[in-house]
Amino acid sequence: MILPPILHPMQSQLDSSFSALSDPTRRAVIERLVNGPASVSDLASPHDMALPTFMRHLKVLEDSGLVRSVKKGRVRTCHIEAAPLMELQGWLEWQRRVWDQRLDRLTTLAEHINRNTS
Amino acid sequence: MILPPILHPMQSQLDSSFSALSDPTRRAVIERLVNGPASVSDLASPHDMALPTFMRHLKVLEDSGLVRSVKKGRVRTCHIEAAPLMELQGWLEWQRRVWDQRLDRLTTLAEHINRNTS
DNA sequence: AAGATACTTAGCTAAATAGCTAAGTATTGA
DNA sequence: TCAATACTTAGCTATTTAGCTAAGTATCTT
Repeated sequence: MILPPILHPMQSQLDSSFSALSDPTRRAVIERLVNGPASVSDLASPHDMALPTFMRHLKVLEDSGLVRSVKKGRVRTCHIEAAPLMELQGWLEWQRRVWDQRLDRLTTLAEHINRNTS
Repeated sequence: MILPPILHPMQSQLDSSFSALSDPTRRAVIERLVNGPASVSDLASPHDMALPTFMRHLKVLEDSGLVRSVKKGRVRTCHIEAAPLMELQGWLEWQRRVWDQRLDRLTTLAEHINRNTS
């Protein structure tokens, strides 16, 4: 039997991770940060929107735990936090496993029927 | 070099898939459906909300392409569509790869420095 | 010391989302 | 045929979200 990964306690962690990644601007930030840390201005520059608007996206990412940041002087440097991304992968992997297991059962069932009718 | 999976054309597919899964009710529906098809009432019964409210969640899942359904008589039967889930897995896997690759580079760099300073 | 840089805060608007109730339609079972 | 079942539609409300501008604070740089 396949059990869920960790999961039940921190339900809301998945909520906010999925939610944070549902926006293309925020996914672009993640895609950038997997290559290494970057400042707010660096992250913002490719995006055609007012800075406060962009900062809001960044805040969503930080609130979700996907991104952390430290401020030194006047520059805030952001980096990725791997754990929440791995939790997402875990959930999806769990679904795929259950799904695959079911397909296996169906295949086995079909073979049984084939044997008993042909 | 690691390239993104398909991606650029169907950006909005990722948007709506992530968005659909950001709600615990909707994730519970997916968790149920990986075990096999189910009717609307079956899916709704564990959830303490008005039926129209639940149907709305189901519509979000269908609009995102994660779930499909067919109506026969008065019963609508829902089932999972694997492709969008795999696209999500693909995106996450891509990020993980780039991230891992970067860690490798950092490790290699650290070894170089070690060799040249000790 | 003054100006430029890099955020940060405050506050507004429009649109989307999640929830509800009430009432309607189409099938099925008695 | 009539009642129950299984959705379905319509319409309302409250909250959240994404976007903006304007103005503020804290650090550099010269």
